[in-house]
Order: sequence, then C-alpha cells, then structure tokens
Amino acid sequence: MSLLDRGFEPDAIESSLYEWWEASGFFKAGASGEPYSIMIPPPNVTGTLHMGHAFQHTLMDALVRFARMDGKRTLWQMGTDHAGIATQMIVERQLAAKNLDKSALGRDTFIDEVWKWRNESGGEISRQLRRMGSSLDWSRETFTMDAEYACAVREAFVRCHEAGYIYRGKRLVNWDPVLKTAISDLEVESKEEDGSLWHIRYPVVGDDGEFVTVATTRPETMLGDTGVAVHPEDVRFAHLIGKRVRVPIAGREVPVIGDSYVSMEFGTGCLKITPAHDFNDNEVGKRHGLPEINIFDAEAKLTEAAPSHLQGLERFDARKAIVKTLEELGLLAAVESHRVQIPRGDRSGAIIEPYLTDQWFMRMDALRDTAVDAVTDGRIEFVPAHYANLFNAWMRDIRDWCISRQLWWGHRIPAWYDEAGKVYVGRSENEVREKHGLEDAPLHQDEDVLETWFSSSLWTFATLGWPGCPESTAPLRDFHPTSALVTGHDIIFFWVARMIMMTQSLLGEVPFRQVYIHGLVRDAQGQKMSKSRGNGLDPLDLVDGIDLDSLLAKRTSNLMQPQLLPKIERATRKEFPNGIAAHGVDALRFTFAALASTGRDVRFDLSRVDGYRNFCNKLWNATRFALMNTKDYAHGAGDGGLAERWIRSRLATRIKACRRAYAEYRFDWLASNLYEFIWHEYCDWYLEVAKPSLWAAESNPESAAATQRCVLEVLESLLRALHPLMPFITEALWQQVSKRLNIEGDTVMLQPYPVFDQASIDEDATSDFDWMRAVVTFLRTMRSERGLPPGEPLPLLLQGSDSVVATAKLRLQEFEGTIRHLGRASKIVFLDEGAAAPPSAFELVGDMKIMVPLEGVLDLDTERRRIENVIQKAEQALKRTSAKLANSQFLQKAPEAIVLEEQQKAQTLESKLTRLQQEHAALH
RNA sequence: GGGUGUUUAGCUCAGAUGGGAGAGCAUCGGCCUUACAAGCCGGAGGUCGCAGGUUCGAUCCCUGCAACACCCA
Repeated sequence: MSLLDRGFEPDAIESSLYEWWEASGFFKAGASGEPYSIMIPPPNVTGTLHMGHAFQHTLMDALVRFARMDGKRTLWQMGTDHAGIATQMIVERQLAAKNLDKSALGRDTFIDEVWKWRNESGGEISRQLRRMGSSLDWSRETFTMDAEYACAVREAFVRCHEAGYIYRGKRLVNWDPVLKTAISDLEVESKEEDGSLWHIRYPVVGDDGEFVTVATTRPETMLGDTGVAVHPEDVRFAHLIGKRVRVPIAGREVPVIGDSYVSMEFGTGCLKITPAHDFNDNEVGKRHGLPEINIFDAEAKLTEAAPSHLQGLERFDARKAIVKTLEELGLLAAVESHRVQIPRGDRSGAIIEPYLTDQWFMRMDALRDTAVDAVTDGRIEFVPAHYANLFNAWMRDIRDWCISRQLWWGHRIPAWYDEAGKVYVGRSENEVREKHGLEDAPLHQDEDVLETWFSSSLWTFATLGWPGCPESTAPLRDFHPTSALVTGHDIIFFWVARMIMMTQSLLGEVPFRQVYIHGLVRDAQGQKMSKSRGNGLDPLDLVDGIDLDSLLAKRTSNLMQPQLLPKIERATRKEFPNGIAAHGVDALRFTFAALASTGRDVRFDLSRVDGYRNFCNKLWNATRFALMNTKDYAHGAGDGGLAERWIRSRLATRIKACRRAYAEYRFDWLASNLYEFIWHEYCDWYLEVAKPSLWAAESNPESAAATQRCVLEVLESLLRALHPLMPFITEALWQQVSKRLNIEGDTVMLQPYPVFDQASIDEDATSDFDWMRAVVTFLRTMRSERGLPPGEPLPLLLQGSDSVVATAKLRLQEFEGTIRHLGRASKIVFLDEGAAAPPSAFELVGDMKIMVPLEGVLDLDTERRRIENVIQKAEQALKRTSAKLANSQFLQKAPEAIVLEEQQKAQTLESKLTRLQQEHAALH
C-alpha cells in the first residue's frame, strides 16, 4: 500500500521493473500465435543512445509490446553492428594516444585490440536501451562479427559471386585519402564551397600560336589529361576536332574530341578530360578510347606519372605549383572565382578523390529490378506511402556498389589469389583448394574487408540462423519475412534498399512487409541535433534530469570547433536556465509517440515532456483515488447506471481508435486518444460523477459497488491500453489494480490488449451524459462569467414542453446528485411551461430552458448584450444554412444525408432563435 | 537544374470520407472543492501561405506562384 502514500516518482518504479521483466523471460520470443517480428536496426557498437534512437525504439517497443499483448508470437531481435570505419577509427585514436600505430602492431594484433575495446566499452548502448524500457529479446542478441554471422556473410558473398552479382575490377571509385579506403557513393557528401575556375591554354600541335583554352576547377589533374573535348555542334571549335594539343607541363600530346557531354555555355566551352580522376571524364574517355593515367597514390600524392620535380607533392600543393608554372609560362588565360561542389567523406571529412583501384563490386541491374517490383506490387509497403517514390527514383539511378574496403576491422573478403594473381572465391581456403584442385599451391587471402552495410544487409535473416542446418533455422521459418522495419529516412538507401535486394537474391523473399519511416529529431529551433553544434540532448538526461553545469560540460567537451563554445554556452543557458528536470522514461516515451505524426521531422519541445510527466502524475493519482475508494470492493457488483454505460462506451470508442492507430502507425493518434480518454473523460467526468455514488455506500450499497467495479475495470483496461507506450507506470499501477479485481497474471505486459467491444457502444447513454454535462457546464460558465463564487449553491430551474420535461425527469433520476455535486445546484425545480420565470441567467439545452434565478444580482443590460451576442451567432449560422437550402443545385446534387442534416440544423436554429428573441424581449 | 515534403491560434502540431476549425503548451480570470496546485473551473485567441480552377460546397482535390526544409545532380 506504499503506492497510496507516495506521489509519482518515476525513478522509484523504473529501476526494479526492467530487471524483473528481463529476468522473468518476458521479452523472449513467443512460442505460439501468429508470428510478429521486428529486427532492431543494429546500433553501432561504438554508439551511445541519442534522441533518434530513443524515438525509434519507443515506436518499435510500442509496436512489439502491442503485438505481444495482442497474442502474437512476438520477436524483437536485438543486436549491434561492428561498424567498420567508426570502430577502427576509435581504436586507432586510442593507439595514437599511446604513440602506437596499427601498422606497427600488425593486422592480427590490431584486430585483437578492437575486440578488446568492444568487450570492454561496447556495451553502453545496451544499458541505455534497457533504461528506455525496450522489450528486446536479449537472449538472441547478435553481433555482426559473431562467428555464425560471419559464416552467413561468407555464404552470401559466395552465392552472390556464383550468381554473377559480385565481380572484381579496376574501376574509378570514391577514394578517401585520409582513411586510405574506397567508400561508396552514399558515403560521399557533396557541398558547395568557394573555389576557382582556371582557364588554361593548351597549344595546338602543328598550329604555332594557336591554343585551345580549357576551363577547370582542378588544374592539378591536368597531369593525367588524355584528351580535350568540345561539343560536337559548337561551331567555334568544330575545326579543332581531330587535331591534337599538347598538355602543358605534362608535355603529352592528346586528341581533341567532340562529345555532347560538354556544355557550350560553361567556362570556355572546352573541357580537359582526365579519365582516371573524374567520373564524368571517365565515361567520356571510355566512349573515345582515351587512356586512363593515374597520377595519385593512395594518399593523393603525385606518383611517377608526374614530371619528376612534382612527384611526391600532395594534391593541393601540386595545384599551387602547377598554377604558378602555368603563370610563368604565360599559359594561364584567366582565373575566376567559382562555387564548386566539393565531395567529402562522411567519416573523415577528407576531400574525396576519384581513384582507379581494384575493388569488389556488386552488380545492381538485376537486383534493382526485383527490389522495385517488390515495392511496386505491394509485397513491401512504405509507410508513409510517398517514400516508395523516393525509393524508386533512387533505384532507377543506382550504380554498381563498391563493397570492398581497405580496412582491417570487418568481414574479410573470402577470396584467395594464387601466385599468378588468379582469384578464387569460396567459403574457406580449404574449400577453394578442394574445388579447384590447388592442393599445396601458395594462396593468399584478399586483404580487404566488406563494407559494413554488406553484412547488415543480411540482418533480417542472418540473425535467424541462415544459412544453417534445418534445426537451427526454425526461427527463420517462423519469423521471416519480418513484419515491419522501423527506421529513419536517412538510411533508406544505405540499408533498406540493400536489405531488399540481398534478401530477395539469397532467400527469394522480401525481408519485411512494411517499412515505417519516421522523421528525424531536431532541436526546438528545427536544427539537426549534433555534437559539433552543441545542441544535442541525451535522452537519459531528460529521464533522470541534469543540472546546468553538467549539461554545459557535456555540450562543450571535446568540441571540434572550440570557437563555438561561447555561443553554445549562451544558447544552453538560455534554453535550460535551471538544467533539465527529471521526467521519467514513460513521459519521454509518450512525448515521442505524440510527436510522431506522418513521418515528418519532429522539433523536440521540452514543454511537451513536462506536459506528459504531468499526465503520468494524473494517472498515478487517479489510480490512488480508485484504490482508496475500492478497499472494500467485493465481486458480484452490478453493471451500474448511465454514467457507467457512458464511460464504457467511451472506452470502447477509444480502444477502436488505438487499434486503428497501431495498424496505421499513427502513434500521435494513439497518444492523443489515450490522453484525452484518461484525462478528460475518465478523470474529469467519470471519476467526478462517481464520487457521490462512492461516498453514499451506506445509503445505496448496490450502486456504490457497481461504481467501484466500473472505476476499477475501466482503469484496468486503460492501463493495458496504455502499457505499450508507458510500460513502467502502467506495470506498477496495474499490479495494484489487478489485485483488487482478482485478475490472474504477474505482469501487464503479457495481458491481452483490450479488444474493441461493439456492444459497449451506447448512443443513448452518450446523449444522456452529454445533456448532464451541458447542464453542469452552464452552471459553471454562468458563475464564472458573472463573477459569482464557484462554491455557492444556486437553485436551478428547468422549463420545457411536457415531453421535454419527461425526458429530463428520467435523466435526473440518474443525474440529480451529479448535477448538485458538480454544478453546486442547491435544488432542481421544474417550472410549468407557461409560467413566468423570475429574472434569470439562462441557456437552451436542446428544447429545454435551464436557468438560475438571479434576482438582484442580474444586470439587465449585460444579460441583454449576452443574449444579443448569442442571437447574432445563431443568425449567422442560420443564414449560411438557409443559403444552402435555398440553392437548388445543393438540393439536387448534395448527398441526401447532408441535405437532411442541413434541414435539421435550420430547424433547430430557427426554434432556438425564436426562443432567444422571446427571452430578449422579456428582459426588461 | 530535378525531385520530395512543409506552410492551420503566440509556440509545437492534429484535422481520418470535401459539408464553415481542434489539442497541448503559453496567456487571461476565478478556485487550497476530502486522487492530483505536476491540480480544478471558466474565457480569449484564426483571411487555414498567395492567386486561379474543379465542385452545389474547398483547410482538404487540381494548376500556378512564394517561402522554408531535405534529397539527388
């Protein structure tokens, strides 16, 4: 009963419940029922929980908890990603701090270091996921570098290679000269930066004194030029096509070619062609058979392909040197400033160099088509649907995917080379030897690893036992294809598309049936949250609270740009002058749900969390009230009266809405329905109406017992309905409430989710209850508007036709006590229809006039103005409706139901107006 | 340059089938009413970005424009 004594303290309930849930095995994949599965997008093992995770996991956990309660055989698969580059960078940085270098350690020792780091520091995200209440199946936790997972990766590689999807080749790739690895198109971020356009004269061979002036943003690449191109229809240069020009400094003679890729308007209209260091030039070069001359090494320094005095120069030093030489030679025609797109690696920030190397690629043409088909024919559904367009558009333009990386941490490519350099692909060296009869021939394995996204593209099935033997793949049969994928729009291409392609190619089925795309969490100003901006929030700081100094320290430590410190400090002090209060996990989760509408980005607003913490407090206190007033509850109570029928009807309606919200991924509707129901229906009205009945147990024990039963039953249902969003508080409260109702079961999380009950929908009870609310609201508003004390009892007079009075009397049998209690009515008296009423404040509720005599208090002028106001509004409404009804087109074409509705509206308004005008005239 | 999304109360956002507009927060007034002051009661607040079109009727559908955001080149 300690629950009754204390107020709501989230921390006190959250700490113990999760441990108990997990230890009890409640999160483990279910054993019966229709399968429902979600794979967690595996967080990077290097990661710590950020707002995006917290948001995403709240939604996934709600879906999973809902499915589990709804009787599904539910799996929420846990796991983390080895995150090749990110992890390797962290460990390298740690080594650098100890003045160590990975090349000094050697590959094997370095990988041991990475594992050591992972085992010691890689578990932070798991702890945080538990703190958020995520009901993940930890017993199935998978790491993408686990031995079984690695086996699946090799299998996938070999099968794709056998199917002809994977090939090795020398191609132009995006090269990161800092990390010294190839990266994929998606890992390159292009931004416009200030640059220059250099106009350079290339002498025409055999025509002394004639030049072709090319324009370029990268003069240093001229050392690799193997052609100059003009537009074939450009009359200015038509005579040059077929001639040769001499590339200055390099001294090479190259042809002038015509290619429609050249824009006649841009620059000089002449383009130098460097097939080895530009993607577009590479295509032009291929069309015209131009050689590809690689002038850079892996660190983007000039190689022997450059003149000897320039060799070894880094590319931007080379640029300076070359521009200077050109100037001296008089070959620099002009320099203009120019905005250029600079491609940078998303990890290192280094400027990416298109670079010719041997890499492994995945062919996209056939796989692309199967993926697009799966989305087009509805086997995979995007929610919201418009993301399917984005997906298709991207797939249309997709290029072959470079899957090899020059890193050490990751899945090593299962390919071996003999001494002649011939490549063999297989699951293991032994398999390769046997298959190709290589016996003892020296073989060495490919040094490269696979891109991380290659292994994570297998995530939905490699976690379930694939390829495995029949016994170990039972989970695969049960849970694949998975039910839903929940992710942000930023990784549709990185991950979603690749999962669809890989899964279809390897399993012949889709990886998931629905993809719910949620928005990104931004700060209150709509800015992306990031460490470098210093505007990030740690979700657990919202949960547990943090003082200003700690928050400042957190936001300003290890800044990449220390000059931003004062700005960040100012902004933080302004937004959180007192730090952040503790709100509890449930309030934060509910906030995320409430903000999650239609997949758009969300601006995170702390005042919303405040509001939902208050909501938790409300629920807590409502339960305290329920428990306090049902101590003597005994079974066998009746169904109760109108109020009970009303609240049960409202509950049924809300349950229907909740289920629809789950089906449509509208977590905002889910949240608002539950909030409205609990606060404004259950607490504001039902519990208030219940009080007189509960307190009159001695005079009317049956009624009191029925009320107790309804108070408890509705509360118990709504706790179940709310549980997927607010697991902690609902569990703590449900355990108390269920005890009182003698419900079996240890935990709310394994109770059935409430089912919509059509039989509980009760229109009559709803209109009766609404009538009562109108009467009470009149009394309250009337008092408030006239400045009368809210507590002072006032008599209430009712007047109407016989039938109206008869209905009212029936309703009063149930609600007289309620109206006296909630409206502070001293007595309720009926006036004969024709009788003259005393000077009163009045209102029309339907066809009944309700009034409070205010002899002496009433100011006639004020009352008259009040009525005039109401009359004016009614007249306006009537005018609109009459205009419609006078329109023959409307009568002809509008649906009958709408016409009828308008006719009724007009009738009601007319009679109301008549009454109001009578009252107005009577006010003297 | 191409594409997608957004534009509704002071702020953050709903508006589900086209039938004259909703919530939370903030704000104003009144309440220590035996669950809750993290509360209760009541009020005020809108040219639904702009211009056309379709329709009996448009916040909603169509076209154009503007602003903002993101993606691609």
